[in-house]
Amino acid sequence: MEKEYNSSLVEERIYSFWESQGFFTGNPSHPERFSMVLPPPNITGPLHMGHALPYTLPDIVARRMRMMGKSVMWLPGIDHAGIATQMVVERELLSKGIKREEIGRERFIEEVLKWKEQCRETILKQLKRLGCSLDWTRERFTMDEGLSRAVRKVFVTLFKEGLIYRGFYLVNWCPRCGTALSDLEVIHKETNGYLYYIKYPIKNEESFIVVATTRPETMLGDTAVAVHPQDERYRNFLGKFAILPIVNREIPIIADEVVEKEFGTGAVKVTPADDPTDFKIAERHNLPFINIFDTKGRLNSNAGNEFAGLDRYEGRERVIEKLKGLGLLERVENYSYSLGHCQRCGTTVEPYLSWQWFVKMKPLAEEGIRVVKEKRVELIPSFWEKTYMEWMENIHDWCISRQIWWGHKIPVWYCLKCNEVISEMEKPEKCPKCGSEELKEEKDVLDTWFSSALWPFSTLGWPEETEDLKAFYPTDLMVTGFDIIFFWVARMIMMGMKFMGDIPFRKVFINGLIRDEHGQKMSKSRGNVIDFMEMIEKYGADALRFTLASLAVPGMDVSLSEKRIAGYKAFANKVWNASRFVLLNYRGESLSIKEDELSIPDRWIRSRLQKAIREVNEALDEFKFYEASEKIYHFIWDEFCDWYIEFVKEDLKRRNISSLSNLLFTLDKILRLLHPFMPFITEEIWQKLPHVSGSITVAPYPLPELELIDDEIEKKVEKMMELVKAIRKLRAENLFPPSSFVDVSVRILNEDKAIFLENVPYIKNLSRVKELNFVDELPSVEEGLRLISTDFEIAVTTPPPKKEISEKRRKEMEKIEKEINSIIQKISNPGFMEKAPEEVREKLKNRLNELQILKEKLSEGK
RNA sequence: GGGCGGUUAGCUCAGCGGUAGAGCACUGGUCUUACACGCCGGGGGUCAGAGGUUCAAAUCCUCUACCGCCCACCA
Repeated sequence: MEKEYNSSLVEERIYSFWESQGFFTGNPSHPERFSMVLPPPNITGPLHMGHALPYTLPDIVARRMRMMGKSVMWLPGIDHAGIATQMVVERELLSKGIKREEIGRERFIEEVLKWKEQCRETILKQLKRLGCSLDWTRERFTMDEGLSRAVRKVFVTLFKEGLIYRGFYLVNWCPRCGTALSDLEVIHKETNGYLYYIKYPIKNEESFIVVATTRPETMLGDTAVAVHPQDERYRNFLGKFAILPIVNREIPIIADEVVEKEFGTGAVKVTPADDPTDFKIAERHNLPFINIFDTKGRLNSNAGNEFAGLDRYEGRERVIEKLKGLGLLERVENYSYSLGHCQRCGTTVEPYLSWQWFVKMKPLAEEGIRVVKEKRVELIPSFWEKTYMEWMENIHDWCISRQIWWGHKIPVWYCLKCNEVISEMEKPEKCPKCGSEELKEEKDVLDTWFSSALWPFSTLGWPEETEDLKAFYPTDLMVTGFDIIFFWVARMIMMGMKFMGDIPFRKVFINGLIRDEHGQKMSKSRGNVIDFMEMIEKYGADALRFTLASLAVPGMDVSLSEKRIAGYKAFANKVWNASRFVLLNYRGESLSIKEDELSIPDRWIRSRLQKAIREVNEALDEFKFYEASEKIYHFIWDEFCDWYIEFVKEDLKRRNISSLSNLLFTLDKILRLLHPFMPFITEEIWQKLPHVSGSITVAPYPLPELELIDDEIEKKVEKMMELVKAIRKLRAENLFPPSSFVDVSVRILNEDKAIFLENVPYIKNLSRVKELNFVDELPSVEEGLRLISTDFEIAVTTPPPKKEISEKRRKEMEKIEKEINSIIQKISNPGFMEKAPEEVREKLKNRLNELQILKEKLSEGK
């Protein structure tokens, strides 16, 4: 074994080995199954650090489950990511001087498919480098033929049930992407702008009604002015008409409840075709809808010849100028308001009146609410339930049509003769109503999340009743980010209930955002992005995985620093070297343990190991990855390496086979315990252990053997550790070099003298003591060479190399007195002795006793 | 306007009713034959603030202040 662990020489080779052995292939007929589906990454580019967390955590779970004897099926795949991918490819083509419109829909799709293949390869490679134990025999893509059939099946079914409908409504429209968006795809940002006060002359009168607006250009589409019905100021305006400036259209002054009296002037211009509130007012009052924009966000001919073709912002300038000229712009105020932006390209969205397809969500949401309320689907951490419920209970219909090219075509045809709308899985021959063969195909595609919502069952073969579907649905766990709870998690639950009649997953672990070392969001503009492949190359996938696990507190964001990753690379190296030590000391003996040959440290580490195993399993059962990783880390580094290996060196001098066996068996357990977190290095080392064969990926995961826990031994060893630490402390304080040996006298103060006497070789070895004398009376030495504990008193009798008078004693005394006082205060509280449990009282009393002895001894020493 | 998180050592975070913890950073010693990605020591916190509950509160309750996020049709 090399002196240093080099992950780059190991990881890729090991993954290929696993893959070739088929360890990750799920078996649907296995009696115990565990299944998950990977949240499919978008094919918009390579994976980034944001993926590393939700892909590492389920792998830890998957690997543990596999080691627990289950047949694990973790299904990988990628998402076509409609708008996002179309945008990326468009940009890519544009850099080569090619415009999407020039090459047409078909050729553009070809280009996207090429891109997809390239992207897929990168992503697959990255997932493998991360070590994800995915079932590659079941890889899927949201636009596969099978999944596309599922999409059509769902659409047609919902359409026939009336849960999908087509309507002419005001939707969020991105003028850059040229498509409708769902409410969720609109990001609201606080924006600094202006509030314009515009005077609308009253017909046949000399007076005005003043309206306030942030969008003066939309006045070109106004069809009313509204005031609150109870607003005294405007009572006698009701029923009159205003003359819309510039356009000179007569528009009614109406009363509607939604108008806020306090805002602006209390009178609001109504633009039904450009504002959701106005849209509803118009519906209530039968106002006309005048659409003044085109699909690019430019004013159209409805806005008047003077404005047609102008961009909305140019239009605004022009309208303001005109109003100024007419003397109708009363005033302008600074005003900050919330503006919607396209999630993908950041363009300000424009409400746009158009024909779109919608899913009626209320009926679907009912089941989605029920299964979470009943805890059939458990959100972890549970505080997300409230957010989920609130959204589900106030759910709006979902606009699912997109006017883009890349996506699942909506399976609808229109009869050109009788206008019948036909939705079928495949193109119909003729109109079922009038028999005409003149059918026009729907050009729109579906929202990418429509297919994502089906992912847990469409990937398993639905609508066919496949063996996989029966075996692996519902899945056991979903790990994903909070940012897609509404987009994805909620919709998967609703669709799962609707089409499978069952939940898509039993548990959803909601991970936080990956941030930089100062808790800042990672972004290219901040320049604080940590590249995850670079980290893998530099520190190894194991180190990265362990880092992520150690930071994964349910529901909390994760602040990642390169130093932390480097720290766990050191940990991997530590594991490597500890293993190297063990293997260096193994000389082919046949291993076995004779109980009576085991040393005290052997029995101690065995007991400690069981506790570590128990704690790690318990933490993992509760998805406390951080706790599990911390327990393993400290067990391996502090207890196994820093203490046990040092102890066992003594036993190895005597070639105690039971101790050697115990050492090897402990290492084996440690590697298996660690494997889900650090799969590569543990496999690499495990293969080198004697008496093992196969792969650690399918070796049993350690479970605690509680009968091996021995609290007595643990206490004993703790005492000898204390003595070792005391001697080390005196050595350090007196600047004895670590390589030197000292002589020490010890006076034991309690009855457990035997513990110390029995373990002299270990104590001497760990504290680098040459002569350890047990005495009844300590020889006189300089003050700094003595130390008193509750169990013993020691003196270093070797003269120190340098004189360094320790001022620490006084501080120590102060500390002790402070603690004594706090305990006395507690005990003298009458309520305490009465109400505190026996256990706590005993503990405090004992502690007080100890402290008082210490205090006495310490002051004696002065 | 509602709601949800957070505020603990210089930094990033655990702990969530019984004597303040980790990693990193800092600091003293050291290449003691697994490991200098190491070993052995050390320093460092009135747990955001104010009330309350309790024998006991970083931990439970109430309020306040800041930070972050989500939802919402005051144009």
